[in-house]
Amino acid sequence: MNDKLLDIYRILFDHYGPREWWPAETPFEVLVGAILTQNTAWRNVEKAIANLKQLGPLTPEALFHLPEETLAEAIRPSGYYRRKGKRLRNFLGMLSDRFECRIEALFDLPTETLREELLALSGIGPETADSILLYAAGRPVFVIDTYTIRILSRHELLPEETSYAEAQQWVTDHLPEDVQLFNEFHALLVNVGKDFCRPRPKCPGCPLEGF
DNA sequence: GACCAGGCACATC
DNA sequence: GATGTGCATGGT
Repeated sequence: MNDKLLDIYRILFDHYGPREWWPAETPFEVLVGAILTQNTAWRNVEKAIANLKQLGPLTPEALFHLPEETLAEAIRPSGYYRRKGKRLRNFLGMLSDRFECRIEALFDLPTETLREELLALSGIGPETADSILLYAAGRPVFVIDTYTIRILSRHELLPEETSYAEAQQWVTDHLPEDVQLFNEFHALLVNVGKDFCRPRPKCPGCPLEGF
């Protein structure tokens, strides 16, 4: 256990309270959101998901049968819409071919296997896979993102250039394995990151700017 | 108008 | 293996 890491968790939880992540009605909606939110503000994803729901029930079957162009147009507000459309269809193809479009069947796989299956898909990297594992499948997997590394490095717990896998290993080694803790902690880090931990500190008017 | 957002794949060296 | 680039909309 690392006291400092747990202290950070407690401070953030006391400040923000429970985040109630992931905001979605079903595990499949979590999965769709996880792909759509890649490098994208959540509010834009909300519009995309609302558009999808407008077209019909948000189920793997329904989405799978949508024409590519219709799907892309619906998710347009979430950005990178052509790529993300392909990524969704790519996932849906796998789910259809091998799991009869049943997300529960896919989620029957053990955690490590499931993670590998997700990572094998083009368009699903480590953060998206782990978000799906934690927030859709309820597995005790800690999700790392740019905010996590930025915050932990600025608090001198990790070097700035720490990789995803290294950060995940370190955090996992220093926390009790607990789905609810992992769920809340990642959400809190994103929240405080959005509010305060910008990529570059702004120093308006600094005479040393550009030196 | 610049900067940023709940990343990822691919090209190139 | 590291580093750079394209993808795209929308808010501050």
